Amino acid sequence: MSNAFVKKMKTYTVLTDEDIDALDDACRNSKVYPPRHDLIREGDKPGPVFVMLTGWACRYKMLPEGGRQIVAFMMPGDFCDMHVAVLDEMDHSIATLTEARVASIGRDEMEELIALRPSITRAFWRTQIVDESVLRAWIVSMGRRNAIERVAHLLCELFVRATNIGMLMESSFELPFTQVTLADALGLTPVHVNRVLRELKDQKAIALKRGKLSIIDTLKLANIAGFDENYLHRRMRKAA
Amino acid sequence: MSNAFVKKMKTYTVLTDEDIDALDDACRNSKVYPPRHDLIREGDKPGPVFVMLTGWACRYKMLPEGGRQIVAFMMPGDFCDMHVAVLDEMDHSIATLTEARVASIGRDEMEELIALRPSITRAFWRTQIVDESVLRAWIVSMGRRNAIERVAHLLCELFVRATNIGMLMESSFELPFTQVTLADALGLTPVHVNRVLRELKDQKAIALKRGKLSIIDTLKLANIAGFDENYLHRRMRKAA
DNA sequence: CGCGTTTTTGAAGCCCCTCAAGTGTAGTGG
DNA sequence: CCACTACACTTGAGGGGCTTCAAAAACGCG
Repeated sequence: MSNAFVKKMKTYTVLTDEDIDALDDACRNSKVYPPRHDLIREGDKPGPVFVMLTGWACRYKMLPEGGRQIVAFMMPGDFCDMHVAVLDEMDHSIATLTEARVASIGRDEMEELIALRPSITRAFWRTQIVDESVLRAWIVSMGRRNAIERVAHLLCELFVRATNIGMLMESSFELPFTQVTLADALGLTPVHVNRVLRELKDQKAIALKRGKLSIIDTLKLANIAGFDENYLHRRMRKAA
Repeated sequence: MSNAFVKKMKTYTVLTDEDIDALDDACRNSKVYPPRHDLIREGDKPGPVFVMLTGWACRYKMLPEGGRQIVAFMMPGDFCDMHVAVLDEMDHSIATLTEARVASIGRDEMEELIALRPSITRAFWRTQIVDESVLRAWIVSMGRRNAIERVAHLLCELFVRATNIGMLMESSFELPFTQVTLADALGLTPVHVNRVLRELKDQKAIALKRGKLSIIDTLKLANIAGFDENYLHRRMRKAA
């Protein structure tokens, strides 16, 4: 029973038992953090690479006036860029959203992994490219989709990502975000997020209560979102 | 007199004469493309790495309904990700906006550069991280800034980037975008971009005509934008 | 139960969009 | 030198999607 990190890497490339052991071992140094805990803050000097093992986190930026914009969600298996260390300081913050177990991998150990294990390196590249792809998809959402499409698109994205790491139980998964959190990610107000979620529930596309999201009608949700089913799938094919 | 690519790499790291020659040589295979020419399209298999030598280009995604969202501008010195080749297909398209000279570097040659020249590798990492940082900044703009702030922020970004590669002449540089192009990047309508540009002109923050942008009042523009002067600068410090 | 947080609902208003027409500005050919 | 065309820019009027402000209801937890 390997951890979420290993599970995710396996979806990106073929790993030998030794690779798996190496990844497992790299996560030996993990810790549980409470909700709303900043792992690293904008302006800080980049430290170790963080790997999510359980729980949710997000990358975000604060605005001078006090607003917050979330720029990415992190779920089990996700980790932050390998190369941030070449920068003097972080351009954004990372915080837990729920209680979360997070592993810290030292820079040197990370570089050893990369140097010695080509399959792992390749999987790292893939995750980096996919993460970038998600950033671009968010820009498209913010720029060209209205509120209901935007919410639907985010839920589709999270649904696919949850599926990929085996978080899914009968079209449902734990999504313990407040509506304020969703609003911070979507560039909307919490009030409007509330109304849009109601609309999606009324249309019987989703059900959402007690932090558990159920996708009732996948096709309907994807249609509303204008979600390209392939956009994350395509990148899921394994490379030899 | 080195090309824009070399000039940009120099702002990221210290390069030996040999490094510079290697970069110069890598760009030997270049070609001039007309405006609105797709260099690569969403769905295509990734090919060589493109390097902008002159002119402007953009990354963009099309929506089912026909809308276009530009997700990044590329100016001389910019190039596309080193690692896209690990993907089966592009998640976005790249097109010239003006006539542009673009070099194509083969995958094998790229990997040779990376394998043999640590300084160049490091500079590549930095550009990658900075590009990602810009993506995040765009998300913040789209999510939390109104139209005038958003336009101002984009102009600030382009101003800083133009400065870094020496495109600046007395606070002015060539920015031959149509207002439709700006709208496609900002998630606004061309009509509204027009009104906002007028407002910025009326406030004597900028002047813009015949494809030439002049920043009249840097501070005023940055204030309107809520532009963090450090956000790109910080990454500009050279590493030994 | 009592308290803080989150969700829900309502009413009013503004920012930006939509639609539509008119005004440059280049480039072409007579 | 002026028609003619194509394209980009400009301006106006009206409407709608989302915000803002405010308060009540529901939830979760000691």
